[in-house]
Amino acid sequence: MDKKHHLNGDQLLAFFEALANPHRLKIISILDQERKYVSQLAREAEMSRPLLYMHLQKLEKAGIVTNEMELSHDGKAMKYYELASFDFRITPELIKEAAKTITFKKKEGK
Amino acid sequence: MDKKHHLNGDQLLAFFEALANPHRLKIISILDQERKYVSQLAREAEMSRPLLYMHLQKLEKAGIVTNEMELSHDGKAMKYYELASFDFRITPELIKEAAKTITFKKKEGK
DNA sequence: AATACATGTAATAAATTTATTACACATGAT
DNA sequence: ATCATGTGTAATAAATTTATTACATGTATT
Repeated sequence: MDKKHHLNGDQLLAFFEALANPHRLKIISILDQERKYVSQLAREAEMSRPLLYMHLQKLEKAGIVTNEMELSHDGKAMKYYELASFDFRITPELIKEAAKTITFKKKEGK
Repeated sequence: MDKKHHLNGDQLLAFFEALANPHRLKIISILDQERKYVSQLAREAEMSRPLLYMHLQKLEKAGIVTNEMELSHDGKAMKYYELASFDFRITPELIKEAAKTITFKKKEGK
């Protein structure tokens, strides 16, 4: 996810939507240091797991985080989330270009 | 509005919130060409004026557009909106920095 | 005076997002 | 067996955002 791969309109929109929430920005800032498993992240971000899941899914669909399941030393299933690297320049030109390929659809396939 | 003036958390959040809507991205792409007055913009963006006002206010609060009132040659009041220039690099580091100054508040003072 | 534009906003409805509650299951330690 | 920890999700409620409807005002033209 870097600026060579230019996003289409819907992808850019998903990116902005994912960033348009204070809790998700906080999640990003926590994950910037190191990957975390869900329960751990829930504690640090001070929110319930169900709510955290919802936020993580938005971030994931936008390509901002990824996850991998692992087994801990004692056999527990651990779901780790980590930050994807990204670096976008947001300019009017970028938005104008992306706007061409936005599909105005009702929200369900999200 | 350029990257030398680093935004605080709330400002960055307002920026993302303003961009997290397909109609507002379209408005931006229309204004990128030249300034428009409200009724004109409403026709081009294919939306009602009341709705357009709502979108414009979000964009304005985020510093993405500005407006100026003028009198047309025939004496009508015309409210023109134009795009502010902006150029931000969105990276995990930027978000991490901004997250420090986000105030988690209920939405009313918007 | 009626028509055609323009601005502006209040009240309401509809849709979406955000948040909570209550569950389910599994493993390891006490 | 019970507790503490982990995962996962369905159902619901609350809050916010988005959209519509119905108005108000004003100027210039027909």
